[in-house]
Amino acid sequence: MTLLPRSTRLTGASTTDRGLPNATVARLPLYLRALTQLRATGSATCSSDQLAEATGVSSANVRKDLSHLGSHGTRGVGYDVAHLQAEIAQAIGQTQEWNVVLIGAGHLGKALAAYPGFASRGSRIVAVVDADPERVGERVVDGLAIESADELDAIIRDRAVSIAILATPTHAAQEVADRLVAAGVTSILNFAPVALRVPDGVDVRQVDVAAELQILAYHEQRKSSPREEAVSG
Amino acid sequence: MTLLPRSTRLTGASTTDRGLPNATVARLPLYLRALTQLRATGSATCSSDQLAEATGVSSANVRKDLSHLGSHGTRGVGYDVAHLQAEIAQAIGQTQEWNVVLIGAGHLGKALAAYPGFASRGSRIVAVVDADPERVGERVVDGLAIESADELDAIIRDRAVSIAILATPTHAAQEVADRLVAAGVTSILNFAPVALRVPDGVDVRQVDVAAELQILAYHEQRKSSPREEAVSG
DNA sequence: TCGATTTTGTGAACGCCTTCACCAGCTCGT
DNA sequence: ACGAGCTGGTGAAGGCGTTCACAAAATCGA
Repeated sequence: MTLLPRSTRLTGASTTDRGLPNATVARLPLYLRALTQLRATGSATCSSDQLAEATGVSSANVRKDLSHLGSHGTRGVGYDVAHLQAEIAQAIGQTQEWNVVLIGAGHLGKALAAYPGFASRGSRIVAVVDADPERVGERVVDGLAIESADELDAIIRDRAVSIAILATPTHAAQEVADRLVAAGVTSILNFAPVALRVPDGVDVRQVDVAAELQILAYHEQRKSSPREEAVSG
Repeated sequence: MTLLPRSTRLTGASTTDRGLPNATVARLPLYLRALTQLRATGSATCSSDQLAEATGVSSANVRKDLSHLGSHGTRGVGYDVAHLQAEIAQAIGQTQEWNVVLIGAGHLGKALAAYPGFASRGSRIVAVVDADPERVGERVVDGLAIESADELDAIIRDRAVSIAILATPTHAAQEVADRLVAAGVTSILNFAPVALRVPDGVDVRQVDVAAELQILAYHEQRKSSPREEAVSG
């Protein structure tokens, strides 16, 4: 069995108004990835079955998702790879690059700063910020040096940042989030294991690695003892 | 005549058989975290409202979740913090420590190896493995040195590992996953942006940071132009 | 003891999402 | 030209999860 990646959640509820269903939005990046690969292999068209195979989504679900885009494939043939890629890219805002500020230059922060996968998928980290003065000035990757947290507001405003990655220690996360929101950030990807409180209109997506392992552990436990249950302690 | 579902064995449907609802399982770690904090503050009991506040889940949802545990609170009073904590810990297998192997000692792998949050939440990384001989022997954290990928099978068997964290480059992920499964791993936390194909009985949870940013970008795009839509290109 | 207050537990309703089933439209071989 | 075989589009149905609304049960004060 393969578990659905229900790990991350949007705090705001009705994000669907007049737009795409949330579940569909969460899968569009997968399709885009698959299409990029297909294009590299030279395929001009692809079927919903192929996309299903490549992404782990059912083919019926693929068709339903793509139909929401108004993206019409051709019956008997499939989807035009290049066209569909462009269409999805536009739908999720990949036609522009999004400037992202990364807060917290610990182990995780540095790893994220060095991750090459962002650039190829529409996001550019334009600043890495840390509260520790010792770290300021340190170069984390070519063209990116750690800046002081004092300059957070200026960075966000001057560099047109609307998305932030939060990789601070847990105890600092809420305070930093408040500052980010005050400075104009409206989307936060939070790695700190804490439920951020943000105003309406700000989206938070949560990545909690330890929680993911705990969820896996639950299923492991059930696998090893499929019969034992409800034993009074 | 009805065709058998030949492709896409990623049915992922009935993960609930006789157990807790999937959505509930995904929230139990949040409750556990909140309870640990509450206990630190000295609270003996807590209400579903308090848990809701701390986790970002609605209080009705909290009560429904906890009722699935059979964990009975006391009306008019709330839940016994220590008791509930123990009950959730048992439900998700936190009474034992789970041995985890980490594959891939790049930036992300090292960051994960150094993350202190695992130990306090039931998982212990017992080995870090990398395919690059140059890295073998390097110490990533106290008591943990990088080992050769050749020893993967032996590590998994000798150290009773059933959970693996996959932090390899994308192109190596599927092959490593196959080896992990062959060696007995039945749960994989995958950071590589690819849909792993695994047999039934193996759980995969996916963490795709770039995809998370793309999802946020979608919503950002809608925020900035709430009126423009369906513009003919 | 009793009523006011708090808070849990839960059946019912609702909404979102997935899957099913099948029609429509395209290509290709003959 | 035409029938056979693919493949997308889509309404209907079903499943899962959340929210609602309220009864039941506990505490507390007088």
